[in-house]
Amino acid sequence: MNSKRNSTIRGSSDFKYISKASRHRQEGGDANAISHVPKEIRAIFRGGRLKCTPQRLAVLGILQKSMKHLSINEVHRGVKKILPRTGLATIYRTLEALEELCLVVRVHLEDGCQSYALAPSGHQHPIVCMGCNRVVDFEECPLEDISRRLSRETGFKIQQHFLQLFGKCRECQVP
Amino acid sequence: MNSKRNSTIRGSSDFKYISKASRHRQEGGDANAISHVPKEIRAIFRGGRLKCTPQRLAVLGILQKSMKHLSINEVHRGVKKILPRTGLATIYRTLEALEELCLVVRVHLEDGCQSYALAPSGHQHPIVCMGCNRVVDFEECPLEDISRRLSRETGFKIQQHFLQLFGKCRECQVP
DNA sequence: ATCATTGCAAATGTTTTGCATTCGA
DNA sequence: TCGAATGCAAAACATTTGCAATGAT
Repeated sequence: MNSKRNSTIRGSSDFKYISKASRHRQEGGDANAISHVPKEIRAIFRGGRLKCTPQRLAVLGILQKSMKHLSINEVHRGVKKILPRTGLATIYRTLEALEELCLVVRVHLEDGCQSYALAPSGHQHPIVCMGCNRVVDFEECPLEDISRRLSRETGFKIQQHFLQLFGKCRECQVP
Repeated sequence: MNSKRNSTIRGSSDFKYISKASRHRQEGGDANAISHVPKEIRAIFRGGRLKCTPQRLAVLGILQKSMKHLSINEVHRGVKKILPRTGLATIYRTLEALEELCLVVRVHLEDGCQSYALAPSGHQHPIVCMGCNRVVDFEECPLEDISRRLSRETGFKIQQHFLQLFGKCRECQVP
């Protein structure tokens, strides 16, 4: 399982939550932007014994729609358009929860790692566009052989890796 | 230049600065721990038009001696043993300067990326021990072929990558 | 002697926490 | 209903900045 050539724009599946969004008398926002939560998502929350709240769905939705990584504050800004009374603390807690469920991942950039993106499904690695922050994933993992060999050579038991590519997407190449 | 099988403990070269360490009437510390600064180091500072100060050398020295990545505070603690009056702000500024000179690199971990380690020489990637934080580098870069291919497939012009392996070193495997 | 760098302290920014309230299950 | 999650405000922590003093060149 080393060469399944394939790359996908992250978040291409079809869950978009558009609904009532009430919690803590939230009103005034684009409150019709969370609905029909797909059963798989509910199941994932159930599995982690976490509640499926509008805030969490909103965060997920924001990240999904954007198809790029977003900073904590960008997520917050986005969520507030839907649920205006959402506090920053909730964003922190939510992101942490979603990370636990493996629904989102933290993105590591040159200048820090407080950005988040929708998690890729399966073992994938991201290519991040340095122009527009778009994230595309690829599945082929070139590290398995080398990990095995390095384990032998260095005595390390290699357990995981972190790989990310950076570049410019087609659109951003001619600005 | 793709398979030059070789892995080195980071910082194995032979510069250790042991000296007077004066600046801002620093006294009381282990002031004999910075000396004979190798000319290559001075040249690198010169090249970047940055001054070669005891604080900067101390930071470099700390990272070199430790052979593992250190948090900002660990670096600070270490530097203060030699130059007791060193402020935290200086550590921030110093690390930034050294990063600019490519003498140190920021290390990305699960829970953040505010750790620093001596920069590897040449194109290398680190293997980080999750037990003791030791860092070992390897030179073989498995990404060149795949980068080229992904460029073709995705339309991205891939310019750089970030790769880090995690595991347990021999000592930490049986704790 | 000059000017980058430092130490210090204050300002700013980021993340976490405590708790009363609310809502999902 | 009941406990997990939220909003809000305050606390804790991390980083940056301004400036006078210092020292590397």
